[in-house]
Amino acid sequence: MKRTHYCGELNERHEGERVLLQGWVNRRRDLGGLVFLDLRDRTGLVQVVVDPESPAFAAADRVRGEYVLVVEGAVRARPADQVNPELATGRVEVAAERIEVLNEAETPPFPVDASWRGEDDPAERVNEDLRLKYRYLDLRRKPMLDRLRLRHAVIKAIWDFLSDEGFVQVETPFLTRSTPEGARDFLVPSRLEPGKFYALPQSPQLFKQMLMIAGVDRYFQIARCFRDEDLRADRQPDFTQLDLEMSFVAQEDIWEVNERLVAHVFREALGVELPLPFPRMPYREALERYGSDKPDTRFGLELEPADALFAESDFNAFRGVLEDGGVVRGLRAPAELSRKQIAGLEEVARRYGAKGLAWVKVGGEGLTGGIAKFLDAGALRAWGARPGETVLFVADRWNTALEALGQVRLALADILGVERSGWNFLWVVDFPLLEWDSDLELWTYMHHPFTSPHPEDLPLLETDPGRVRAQAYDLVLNGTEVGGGSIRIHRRELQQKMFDVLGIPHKEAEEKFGFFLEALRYGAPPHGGIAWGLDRFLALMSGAASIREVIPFPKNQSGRDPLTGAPAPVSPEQLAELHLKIEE
RNA sequence: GGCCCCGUGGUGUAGUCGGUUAACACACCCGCCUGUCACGUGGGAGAUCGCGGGUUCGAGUCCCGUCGGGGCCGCCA
Repeated sequence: MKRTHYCGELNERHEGERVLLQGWVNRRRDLGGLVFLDLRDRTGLVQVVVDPESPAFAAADRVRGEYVLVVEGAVRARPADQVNPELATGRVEVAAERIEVLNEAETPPFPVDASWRGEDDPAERVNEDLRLKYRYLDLRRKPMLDRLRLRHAVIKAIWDFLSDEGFVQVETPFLTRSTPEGARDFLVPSRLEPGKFYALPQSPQLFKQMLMIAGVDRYFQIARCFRDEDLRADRQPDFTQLDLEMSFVAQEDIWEVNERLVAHVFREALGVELPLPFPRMPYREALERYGSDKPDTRFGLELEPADALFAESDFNAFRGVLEDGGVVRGLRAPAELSRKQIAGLEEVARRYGAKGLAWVKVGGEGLTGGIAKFLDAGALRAWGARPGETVLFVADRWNTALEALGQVRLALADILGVERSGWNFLWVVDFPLLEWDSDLELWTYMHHPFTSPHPEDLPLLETDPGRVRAQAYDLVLNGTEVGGGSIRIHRRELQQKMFDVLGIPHKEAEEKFGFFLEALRYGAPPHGGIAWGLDRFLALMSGAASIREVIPFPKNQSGRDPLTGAPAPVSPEQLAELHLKIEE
């Protein structure tokens, strides 16, 4: 006889039915003559009762937590005073007539049962490396299973929506060619060609562009990507993107499809309706108002220009910055901050490149503390400061000042306990095409070298490259970048010009991207697309603190997998076959 | 490469100013218990305090080093 029901679906409608359940023992309560077992499968728990007279009693007596059982018996209503309202199946129980132990189990190194009873889960506080080492046990916990299912629901919603919109899913290779731009590649040595290497893709970028040249027109892929860089709470060496690309489109077309896709995903997976369209905010505005190219717009505390306050002041540090072409920006904290809090915020500012954090408290009478003696109370009042506020200032180069103060803004929101709820999506648009690399002393791309400049700004490419806007955009959710894309260059001449501006010699471009430059010769259509960081997306959707919580088998911060022990040494024979020698 | 935080039974923690046998909760094992559902109750086992060195009459505690874990900066087109 096969399983007739899942544990969690039983209710009073099944009363009197004979059922066969299979699952794990979540919890065992032995009352001496009477044994209760909470049987668990992926749907939930149901209480199994074993009477001493039952033929199942001997088995129930030896059963322990996490044993795997077959339970056969009859569903019966619990007496009114024995109903457990905390349990979905709490109005019924299964009177066991037969219990078969399919497997025994050792006691897990950390508890996996609590979350299934809807209780505070002690496993949430267990050392994460231990959870990763026994991930198959960790994944038995309900919140982990819920996140696996959320991931499934989101990916299904993506497939459904994009299929209906005419997108074709295409798989691109894992073993490909190293393109030494951007992140460090993971390399795979070639056995057949000594000294040569495959690289794992950092993204399917060039393949999806070639699919556009092939005429696929609309492509998507749930694509695994690989980058050999240091890890973070929101970064793994292998991670998943939703990658998509469209032909004969402008930026707005891509935004529009993606907005509807996001809305569909939220509706299907979370039951949340998102208002469309998402706001669109130019990069410069995002920096000026929020000090970030991924602003958290769920709260105010916006930054404000404060150059005029210091242009004539005796505060030499700031006036000097202004005279050197820098800027001063201010942030009004609607509270009287303590010295300790200000010191903490200053540390944040310094970590992000500011020389310091100037501050002043606005009282009913006048200004106190910090740089009060350099400022005029009337002028500060006219600037917008209000009594009771602590005003914070940073002076530096434009982007340093804004980014540092933007980080101070986020830290301040934490200090003030600012309410941050909801789903604030927005498009950050009009990114600069290039940024100046002061170390290498040349212009470098901000997105990637295949990003199309804004047509209006093309003439600036040779005269004032820093002012050229790109047709590039990021999708931002609650202060996190969850996607980024661009309209690509589809004409070979312009692509060549980009390499020139970037200082990449023809020969080098030919070596690295020759195959792609050649593809551009054969009628490449205008095209563009986007890639979502699917793991970050899921982490935000599920309220997880790190993307490791939404990845079934992640690496720890050292890039190790405590479960498999990867990376691990290999045999000398394997090395020899690959023509590799390890340097001690 | 850099900054910060954390390593004590299986798990989570306590351990004061360096001082006797390292404490508590949960989990685990055994006994008792027929309506529990975080069952109850009685008993038991279980830690050389990540590792190495130093200071000291004496180190979980102080110092140095090292290893491991986490957060961040750099880096991540």
